[in-house]
Amino acid sequence: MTGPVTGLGRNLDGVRRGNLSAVLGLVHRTGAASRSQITQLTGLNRSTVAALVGELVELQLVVENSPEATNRVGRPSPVVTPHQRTVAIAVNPELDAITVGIVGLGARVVRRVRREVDHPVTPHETAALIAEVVAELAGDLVDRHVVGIGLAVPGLVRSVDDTVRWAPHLNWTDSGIVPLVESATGRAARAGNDASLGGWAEHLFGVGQGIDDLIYLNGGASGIGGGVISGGRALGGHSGFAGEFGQNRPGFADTADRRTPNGTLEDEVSRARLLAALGLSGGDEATLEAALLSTVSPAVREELARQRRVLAVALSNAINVLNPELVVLGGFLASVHASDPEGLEADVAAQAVPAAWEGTRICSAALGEDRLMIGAAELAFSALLADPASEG
Amino acid sequence: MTGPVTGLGRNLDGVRRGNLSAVLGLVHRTGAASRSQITQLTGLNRSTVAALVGELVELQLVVENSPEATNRVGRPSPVVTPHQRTVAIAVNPELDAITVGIVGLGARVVRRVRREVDHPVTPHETAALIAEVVAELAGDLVDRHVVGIGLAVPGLVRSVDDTVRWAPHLNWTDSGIVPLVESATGRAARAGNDASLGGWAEHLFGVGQGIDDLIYLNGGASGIGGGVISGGRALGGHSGFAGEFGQNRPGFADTADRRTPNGTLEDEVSRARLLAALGLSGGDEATLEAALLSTVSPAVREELARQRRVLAVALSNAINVLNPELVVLGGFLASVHASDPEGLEADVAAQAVPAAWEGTRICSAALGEDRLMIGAAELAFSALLADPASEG
DNA sequence: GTGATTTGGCGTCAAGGGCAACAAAATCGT
DNA sequence: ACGATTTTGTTGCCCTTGACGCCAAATCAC
Repeated sequence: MTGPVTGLGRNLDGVRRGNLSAVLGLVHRTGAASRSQITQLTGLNRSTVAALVGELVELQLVVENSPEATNRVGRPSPVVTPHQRTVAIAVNPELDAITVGIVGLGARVVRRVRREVDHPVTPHETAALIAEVVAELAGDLVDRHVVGIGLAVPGLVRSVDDTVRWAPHLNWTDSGIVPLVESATGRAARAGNDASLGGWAEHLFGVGQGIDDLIYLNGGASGIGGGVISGGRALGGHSGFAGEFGQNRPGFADTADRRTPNGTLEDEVSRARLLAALGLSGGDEATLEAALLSTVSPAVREELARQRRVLAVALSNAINVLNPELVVLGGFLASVHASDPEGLEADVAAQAVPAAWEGTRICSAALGEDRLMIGAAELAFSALLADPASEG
Repeated sequence: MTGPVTGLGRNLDGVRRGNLSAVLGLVHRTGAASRSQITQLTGLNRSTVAALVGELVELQLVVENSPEATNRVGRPSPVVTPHQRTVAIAVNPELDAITVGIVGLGARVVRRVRREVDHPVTPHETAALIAEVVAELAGDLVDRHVVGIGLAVPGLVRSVDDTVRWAPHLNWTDSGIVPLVESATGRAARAGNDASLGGWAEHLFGVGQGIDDLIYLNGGASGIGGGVISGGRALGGHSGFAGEFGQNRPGFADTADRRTPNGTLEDEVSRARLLAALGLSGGDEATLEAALLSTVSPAVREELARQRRVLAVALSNAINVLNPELVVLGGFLASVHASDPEGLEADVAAQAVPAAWEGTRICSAALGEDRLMIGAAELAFSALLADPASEG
């Protein structure tokens, strides 16, 4: 029935697939869209949109509701919203805990469960733990259609087969976590890099909505990860390892800012150095940010300023090469930014190609704790969004 | 007749357009392809391919020839080649000369004329000069269909309207060169960044053939430019300014390698520094490379090695972020590479993320002097390749 | 020369989006 | 309150286009 997706040629099945995908994607991304809006945004005929929405309704992927009063002339257009029945299971394995969530179409996070672990978990243990938590969440899954499991892994994930090439934080190497999770849970799974998925989530539902060229840098406990969106597409590179900004070696405008002989960005700009300056040993992101923004200690302020200066070089380099419209900073990098936004922008402006910097903004991430859940769920939804008719 | 190209939706016209584009693009990129090859590569039905090729023949964009003996069983499949009638005019304005060429579909460079100039030319002078040279080439254009003019400009070109935002080498700022050339020649024109177009040319017809993720760095007299191909698409960024690797500030594995306080890559790695080490004042690329590879001077060898070490950091940074399959080096950077390929690779291997570097190769560019002609022509061809039926 | 294999040509089919006419549902004007 | 206007859903028909099946053509192996 359906032709091969591969190949340069397009066939009529592909048109139908693409249009179903466009409509479902629109409803998914916007959360709700009227049929007339869909008609305008897709450029398709009213009758075509009616048929497409009808098919999506039959597939139980969307619902049509009568619209609220809009105070505009003309027949009101029914509002199309994602069907609450379709959900994905999102997983984020970290060093100290595994977070599992249930996320519906439209990026609605239904549940989020954080399961602490007291020792570094192996892929096998992780898969078992995921299966355990998913079993506990069974109550939330009745009468729901689970499209699959998406894993946001803090490490390099090979794009061809979703194997984890290297996750230093978890101490995984060449791990086929996906089949482990699939056999432990009996559900289809996908895996991706956490920062790349976070960037994708910010692009679709966060500060990057509608922005097709952005870079996302996340400062976590283990280092700095990132993702690039270019032309509305996630930039994966040949193997899917793109976005490793933290491993870059930036220049130093002032060599006195250097703390390591030939260190990487994440050696120089790190949460650990900020905590050390503060005299703290840990704490979550919110308390770190509060401590940083309220401190009066000159040493802390200077460390913040130093990290800001080093970050500015790295961002300038990235802006020169990628010419993004937006730079999104998450984690402790958002705190570094918030401590002196104008200072960071001035440093970047001084070092980036002026024309490239002109159109660029820097801002902090928006989605907070849901970011990785949404990004991981997006991975699980991707096949459905690309071909809504293929599965029920 | 044709629906709007904009919008997420696909219609039947779009299928036809896309298929014509796929077939013409295939013939263009490969230079010649049999109907059966086209059938295989596009995944379309034989009858569909026959209709598409027939339409392209009617449009005088391709020709069908009886195939040479293939020594294989079965009815021979006619070979489809680009029609020699369709050409583009390629232009590369530089500081010391303007090069104008005639390039046919399939990247066949028919003519190339270099017109020296004795003073920096303004956009107006450039347009007049182009018109003059094009008029001289009229003999080569009889019975030919010229799709338009493509300019490869050494500077930042805004993608929305092809204006030259900044071309320091030519001393142009915010120049609307395209309308000037159009009114001077009476032909449609497009403009793009020279290095990005060079990278695109290497991707389509050079060492990057079939490789969908590559970065291209070109070392010229005026500095280092570059282009990124990601997922088979040219990475332009928000405004089209992406690829300015030369303006980056890389780290230094050995701070003794640093020659400037807070210099950019092209301050540290430059043709001028190589010429100075050689005691030369100028010369073309071939003589420079010959001199560099045959030198016995320790000072020159050390300068080469220093530039190689600095370049390695910049390449490592780029590989970490973009995870390319191939790094293509052109101009004097090809010489820096050729002077010690293993040394460069070893330095990159030591500093890039190992997993990302594993799948990456470094090589020198292949197309030589035709590169910018082909890249600029590609710009002129792009509308035709995207929608072959739109124009005759 | 005959059979096998590959591929082009042609007629037919079916799927799907465009289109136009009509109907329905809201607002606006009097 | 009632009609005019505007916007949009609904319905039936049309047309384009790629797929499919059958046959013919061209080459190779024996």
